[in-house]
Amino acid sequence: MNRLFTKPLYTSTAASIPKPPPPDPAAAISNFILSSPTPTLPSTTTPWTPHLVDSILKRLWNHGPKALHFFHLLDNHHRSYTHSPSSFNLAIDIAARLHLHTTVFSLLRRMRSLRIGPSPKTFAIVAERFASSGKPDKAVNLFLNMHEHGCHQDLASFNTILDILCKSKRVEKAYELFRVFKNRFGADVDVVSYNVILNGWCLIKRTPKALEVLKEMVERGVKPNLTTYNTMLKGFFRAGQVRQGWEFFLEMKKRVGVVDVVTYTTVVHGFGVAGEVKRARNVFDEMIREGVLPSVATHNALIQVLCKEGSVEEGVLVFEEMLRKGYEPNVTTYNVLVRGLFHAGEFGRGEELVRRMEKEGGCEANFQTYNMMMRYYLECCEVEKALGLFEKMGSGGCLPNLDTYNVLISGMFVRKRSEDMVVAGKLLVEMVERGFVPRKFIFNRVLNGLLLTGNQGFAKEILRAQSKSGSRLTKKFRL
DNA sequence: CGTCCGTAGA
Repeated sequence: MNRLFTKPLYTSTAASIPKPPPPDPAAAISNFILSSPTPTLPSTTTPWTPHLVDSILKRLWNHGPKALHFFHLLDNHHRSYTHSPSSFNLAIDIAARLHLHTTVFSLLRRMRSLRIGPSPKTFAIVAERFASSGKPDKAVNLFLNMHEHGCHQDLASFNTILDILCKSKRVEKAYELFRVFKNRFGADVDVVSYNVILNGWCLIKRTPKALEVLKEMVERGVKPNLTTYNTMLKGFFRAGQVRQGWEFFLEMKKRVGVVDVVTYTTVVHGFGVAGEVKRARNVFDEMIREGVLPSVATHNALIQVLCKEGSVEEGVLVFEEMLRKGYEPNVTTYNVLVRGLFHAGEFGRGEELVRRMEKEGGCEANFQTYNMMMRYYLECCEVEKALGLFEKMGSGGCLPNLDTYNVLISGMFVRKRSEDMVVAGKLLVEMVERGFVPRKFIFNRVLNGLLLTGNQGFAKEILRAQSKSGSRLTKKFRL
């Protein structure tokens, strides 16, 4: 017997009163919409509320065209209901993901005519879409023209656009914009603007450039804050500069005189990634001695370190310890520990922990949980188990994402069976229908598999899907 | 959705 399952998850075990699950109108309505062949609004007694509409849009996330139809029907035919700004933002996000630029701009105009936006958040969503689909210039232009859509440009929205560019690794572009606009706002750029740029350089592992930013801000009289230093610290570890990271940490304690839970968590995680379990543990102990209370994230970092470099049993001990101290583990805590258990080949214990997480831990499995478990099942040729999880995802609140499809399709090759090739093909067609853009080598693999197993007919269908997805066809597969 | 810590990263 292992200790994990001989103890209650929580010290206080309230008597569980069996309750019927509450009816979920969002689930019912989304299922209705998905099953109707033509766009229709259900006749429902449930009143439309922004919250309900938002939940439905989220459930229909992977069925973008249907989601947008629903949004438009409600917008056009219900005189008594007006969409909320948050529903508009969701619809705009969906349209942008499907590259429906005309729809995006008509939704922006509609928001304006209803005098409910667009807000800076709306612009952030559209800009983020542009940036992550390889169009950073369009993101910048959107920012430069946002006043034409009735949205005021200020320092906050400037910082947002910088951050969006940095997070999509367009740091050079962000830095360029930063240099041009640094003096253009009533208040000058501030510590946040500098922090965003500094973080950008760290994200692409260019710590010397990050240090230059730090120097520049001091020269310009912008005082770095703890976030600045924590960002720099993380940058060293991310770039694999463990020694510099450690020295920077010592400097922070000595010269800045203040470190916080984020600082310590960064170092614990940094040492973990570098494989330095002992030093990670030492830092964890040190923070407690210094009177800095570890957070759930700190524990998650330590558990991950132990599972990866030490043994999963040590991770379990820390998990139990945190329960004893009264921490509420979150889904990340469970995910790192479940990964540890699966990694150690303890599939049964991992599955049991997921069940407990959902039943007693108050956490829902998310796409990271599902994707990770499917990866391990497929690694062991447990194709049915992985497909079972995929089914469960589709029917629940956690939607398959691009990663899910990549994991599953790659996994269809482990058994080298002809029927698995067909499943891979179906998944590929499905992901294209849902607006994901599979990478070309995925198409090639599936096409190869189908041709080798004599499925020429299905291979043709895949090629049609490939041309629809906007991906260029591979010459050797022209049939 | 104005910046920093936890789910792998290439």
